[in-house]
Amino acid sequence: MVTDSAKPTLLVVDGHSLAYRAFYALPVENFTTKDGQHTNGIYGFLSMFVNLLKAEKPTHLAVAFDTSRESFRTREYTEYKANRSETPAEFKGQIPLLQECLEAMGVTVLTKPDFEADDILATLAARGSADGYRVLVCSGDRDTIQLVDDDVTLLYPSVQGVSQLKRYDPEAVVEKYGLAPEMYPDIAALVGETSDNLPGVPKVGEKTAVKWLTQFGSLDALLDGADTIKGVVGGNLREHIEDVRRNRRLNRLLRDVELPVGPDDLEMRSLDAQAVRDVFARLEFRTLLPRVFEAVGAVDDEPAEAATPAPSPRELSADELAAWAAGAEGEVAVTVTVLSGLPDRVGLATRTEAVEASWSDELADALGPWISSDAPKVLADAKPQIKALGRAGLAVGGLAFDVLLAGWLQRPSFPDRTLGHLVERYLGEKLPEADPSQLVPETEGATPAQLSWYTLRVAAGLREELPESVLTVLTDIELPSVIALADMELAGVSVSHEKLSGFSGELGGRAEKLAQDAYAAIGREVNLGSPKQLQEVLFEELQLPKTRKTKTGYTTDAGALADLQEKAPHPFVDLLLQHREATKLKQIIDGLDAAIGADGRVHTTYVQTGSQTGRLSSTDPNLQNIPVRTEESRRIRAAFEVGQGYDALLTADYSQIEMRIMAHLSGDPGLIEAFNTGEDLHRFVGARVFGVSPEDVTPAMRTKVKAMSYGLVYGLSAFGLSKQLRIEQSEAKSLMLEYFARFGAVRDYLRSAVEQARVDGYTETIFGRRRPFPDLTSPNRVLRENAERAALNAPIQGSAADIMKIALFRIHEDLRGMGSRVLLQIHDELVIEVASGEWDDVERIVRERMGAAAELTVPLDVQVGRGADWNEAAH
DNA sequence: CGTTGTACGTA
DNA sequence: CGTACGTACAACGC
Repeated sequence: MVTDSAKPTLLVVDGHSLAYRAFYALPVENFTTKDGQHTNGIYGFLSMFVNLLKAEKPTHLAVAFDTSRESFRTREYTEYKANRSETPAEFKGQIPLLQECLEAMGVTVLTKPDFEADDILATLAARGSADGYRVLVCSGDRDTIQLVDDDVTLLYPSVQGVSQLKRYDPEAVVEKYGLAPEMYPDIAALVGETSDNLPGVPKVGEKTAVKWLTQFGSLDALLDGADTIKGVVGGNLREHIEDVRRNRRLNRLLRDVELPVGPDDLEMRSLDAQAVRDVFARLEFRTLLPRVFEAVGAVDDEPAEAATPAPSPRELSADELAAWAAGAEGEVAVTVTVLSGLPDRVGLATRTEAVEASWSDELADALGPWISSDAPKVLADAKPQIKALGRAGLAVGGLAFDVLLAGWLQRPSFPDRTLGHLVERYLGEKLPEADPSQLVPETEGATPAQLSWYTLRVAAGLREELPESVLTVLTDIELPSVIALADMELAGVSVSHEKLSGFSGELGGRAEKLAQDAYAAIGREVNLGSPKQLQEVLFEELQLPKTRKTKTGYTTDAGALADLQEKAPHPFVDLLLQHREATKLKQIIDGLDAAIGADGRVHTTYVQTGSQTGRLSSTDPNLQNIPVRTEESRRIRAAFEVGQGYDALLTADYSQIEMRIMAHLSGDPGLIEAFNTGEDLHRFVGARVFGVSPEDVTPAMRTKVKAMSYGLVYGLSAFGLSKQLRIEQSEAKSLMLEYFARFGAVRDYLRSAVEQARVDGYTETIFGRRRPFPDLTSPNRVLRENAERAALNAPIQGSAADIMKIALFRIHEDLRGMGSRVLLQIHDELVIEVASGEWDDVERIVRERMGAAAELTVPLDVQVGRGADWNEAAH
């Protein structure tokens, strides 16, 4: 007898169903090419497919696809699969590309009009086992269970996704369903299949179906004996006998479809290496390439870059390392590991060598000059390393590249900002990582020298891929900013614990009193911080009118509660609002207080890759959202004080920078004139829109045009404007019409900006920073319109961010050698700690650098304030 | 204990 | 049905 292992193995795959699962399993934002082509289905399928090839080593191979939604089944029963929503265009478009990949890999792709992919699978499986093959069927459709027999094994994706395939041989099917594989369609016919829109017998599930079939021996016997079954289910069965027969007809896979090929024709062909490289390059697949070559046992004769193993790092003494660095040619990658804020080990690498040493005072002395020199250095996440070196007394010069910043500029929406990810993406290799869960890890992590070596190679890949304009943003804006941000984080800002704790106690007392009053108003205690409990009180017990819906009920947010106060006043609502305000403020204060370090200062971390537009974000704590709007909240800002040994805080902010950028980008003559006359912007615009002279613009008119102007930057609609201003939609509409009648170029610009982004697939700031927008062509209206608003905002917000960064690092450079230092950046505002006797110089530098950070068609206006604390300085 | 949803602070 | 963020808390699911 022929053993299984001696048999040739035929693998047949349902390409459609598996790619479809991958499409939903993988986040599209991670799988979109720079042209906006979605690739998640292709990637997921191929990834699973190469694993399958590697594990099963088939000798013969085919992948089948459906040709369309229509088949002989839909003709027999028009409702078949009629409940399925339209196949997303983003998925459909991936199928031809996937087929192209498979053809390039030497895999036979089969389709047959009027039949489903599973019928092709069934036919090949039947012929294969007849011809003496061991057959593997891989499909995401449960109906293929009927194909399983001693020669045919089904590989079925588990719920976790396509990466995990469960094996069904006859024993596994019996174990799972209690019946032999050939009887599975009988179960399915009785139970029904919602995904195919085939209703079964009501109240009959798998358990009952199996019981009946075991009892009667076959479906026909069961249907003949339906009269003998008692109870409601028996009645149901008798009423639905025709449905069951229909289901059984439809779920039978055809094993005699006429095909142009038989199993013997499906021998694996050798892949077309160049074709695979070409199509993968188009799809921007990197890691997949070596995996494909490996899986089919081919050799990539033209490897993009030989996957050299990391060189074993040479351990050097302090002097040797310094000498090595000084003698190194070209760029050197640097990795400083940090322990308790200080350098621990240093690893350096060129393309051919990797060396490292432990940190010591000797090393600091020996390496210091090279570190601060202009010798070009490449890092991965430079800022924390620069900070550690800074604490050790070393300044860093020659920062030439940071792979994490470059990766962010290349793809700002991608969440994974690690070297490991870049190594996979650009080198197709795996960064050796120690398992942090193990005390004694089984695998060694990469040493600092090896990390540097990877960093350097990743940098080369990124440089190749980054468009010129984006490289300029990296070099001319982001990298110089790193140095400034590192110093700002090290400096921190002095915050008064005394002021905060006093205020916190005050607010705590007030909140407690408000809570008690609120409980008294409704006669019971509730958790005022629980939206769920509040909903019970407001809408059930107090029977107040329902507010806007949320996923979990009705909103209790401040806006809705204010509406409620007008429509149906209740003392509880007002107390709740006041309580919210007091607790929110207290919470901010306590958080801030807890963040005060031993030096009496708060050190935030700026996340340079923290936004998709180019802005910074601030964490631990976030110092970019310290309250300012109310009188009370400004007491928090008053706790941010000038530090010991300094004279004053200086605040400098850009006034209306986004509207100025709008004027610049749109070239609107009216808006440009507004900024050049020096008249208050909203007064000027109000005068034009309402056809009055500037002095006759009422506060109400000013509020309206101000909301409109800012709304434009965010893609506001008439609906949103009416809501914000609490005016009729018709009035909002006519306001917009009037506005655009006077400032038409603004509308033209906004329209063309979105249109251009649709064509290019991305937006660009004045300085060339890009943000991709694949969803602008989505057939899904919600997705598309969200993308349109974001695309309209991105160049404006992004250009403002660029301008502020340029001003920031230039000011930081100008202050070198002086005592004064930049402390905070809040998007359009800087806070600077001014040393004794330096006020005039600092003010001059700040005004000059901020004013000249960009050459726009309108001036950049800078407001400067001075004070002993942040609140004072803001005026 | 980690994730999700709501609410709210800033530009 | 207005962009971009981070944080706190409650509730839920494991």
